[in-house]
Amino acid sequence: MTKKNYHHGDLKNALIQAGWKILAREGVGGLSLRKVAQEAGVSHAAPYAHFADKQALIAAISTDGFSQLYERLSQVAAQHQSQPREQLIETAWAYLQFAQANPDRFKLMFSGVLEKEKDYPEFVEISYRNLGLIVSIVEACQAVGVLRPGPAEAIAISVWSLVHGFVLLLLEGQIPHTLFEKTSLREAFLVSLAQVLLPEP
Amino acid sequence: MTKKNYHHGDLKNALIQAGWKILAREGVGGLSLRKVAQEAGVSHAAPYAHFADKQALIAAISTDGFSQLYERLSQVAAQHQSQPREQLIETAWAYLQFAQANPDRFKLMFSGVLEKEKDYPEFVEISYRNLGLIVSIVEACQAVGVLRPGPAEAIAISVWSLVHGFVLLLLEGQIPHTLFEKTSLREAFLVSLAQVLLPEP
DNA sequence: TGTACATCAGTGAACGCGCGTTCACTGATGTAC
DNA sequence: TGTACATCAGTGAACGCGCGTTCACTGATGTAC
Repeated sequence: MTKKNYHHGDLKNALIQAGWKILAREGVGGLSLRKVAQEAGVSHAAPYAHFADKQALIAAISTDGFSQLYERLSQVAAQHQSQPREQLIETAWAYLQFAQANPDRFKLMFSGVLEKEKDYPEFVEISYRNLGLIVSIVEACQAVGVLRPGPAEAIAISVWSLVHGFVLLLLEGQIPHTLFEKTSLREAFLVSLAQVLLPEP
Repeated sequence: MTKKNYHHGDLKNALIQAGWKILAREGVGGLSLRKVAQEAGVSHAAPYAHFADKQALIAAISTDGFSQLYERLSQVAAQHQSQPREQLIETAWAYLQFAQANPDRFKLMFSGVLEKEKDYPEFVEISYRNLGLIVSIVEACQAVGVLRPGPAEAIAISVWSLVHGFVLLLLEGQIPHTLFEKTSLREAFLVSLAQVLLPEP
């Protein structure tokens, strides 16, 4: 990446990266076009060469977030391919860690900041790819009796809901600290997740 | 409620009510002090007689939201006191309906718009009261074998996570519509919730 | 009952700020000859 | 290889707007006598 004076070269991606930095530093509320441009070292009108408006920038940042999530989850899933129980548990744990690593990235992706999601087909596509990954893990778990039989997609929604809800409540400080006094976060998370799993034989 | 020219009488509550209207009409992003004041029919500086700043107003609105939620949930729970399974199911369903009735009320309560929650003890208190209600329902369910035995608070978090996550994914449009083509929303929700319940004898 | 006065709640003008977006421009790059 | 020119990406000034907050004020209310 050589710095050129006038033509940036890859401003589109640089703006997305700048977006993550702002998000980590100032949160969802601090994410403005002007700050993103400044963070990328460019005038505040420059983004308009690459994005129609602020919503389009946010769509690109969100979409990139879902790609990162998919990459991470599928990587962890691949590491536990022969043991569906561990695969489910570790993927869920990776989901939690992804959210904790940059809470506002997670909030941006899931908190409706992007208003007309349907206008951004890449966003919709990657978001479905994530669900597909969860469904396939659920199917593997069903095959070995770790999850109950039944429609995989519906059960995937159930498992995802539990994990997603736990992460969100955690991020918002709604889970009382007393719960973590006796046990670690991981143990508390596993107890929650275990409610949906069938007992080991 | 007689309208007085100058002294409003109960502006504090009127502002909270105005907040709900703005939230329903324009969403979390549209919630500004000035709009709330205008909606209440009062100059934009008037709220400062009752709230230190914007955050304090938001804290009051959020707290009121948790009160409404508690009132609704405890009412539904009371209607099913002798049947823990129905009590859990119907309370969870009421939670979903509460969110759907005014999605941005729900988002305001749970999406971290309120920044320093710990500064507002009433907020913290009512939010714990809600958790307490869930814990007591979980205990009733455990007593009759509808939920697995174990630490009630941890299992309450698990159940709440599932319900909360489902509601949020639903609100954000992350649950594919195909799921609701075959079944109603209620059925899909019950299938999800059932993953955590023990089968009927 | 009537008047004087302190208290309180709401007014309206003003402040400075950061925002998204537009526009005429300009510097850099790549291509045709 | 060197020059002319079209294209493209980024600049910087300007726009109007709504925001949170402050401040000197004023109208209404309640109390003391």
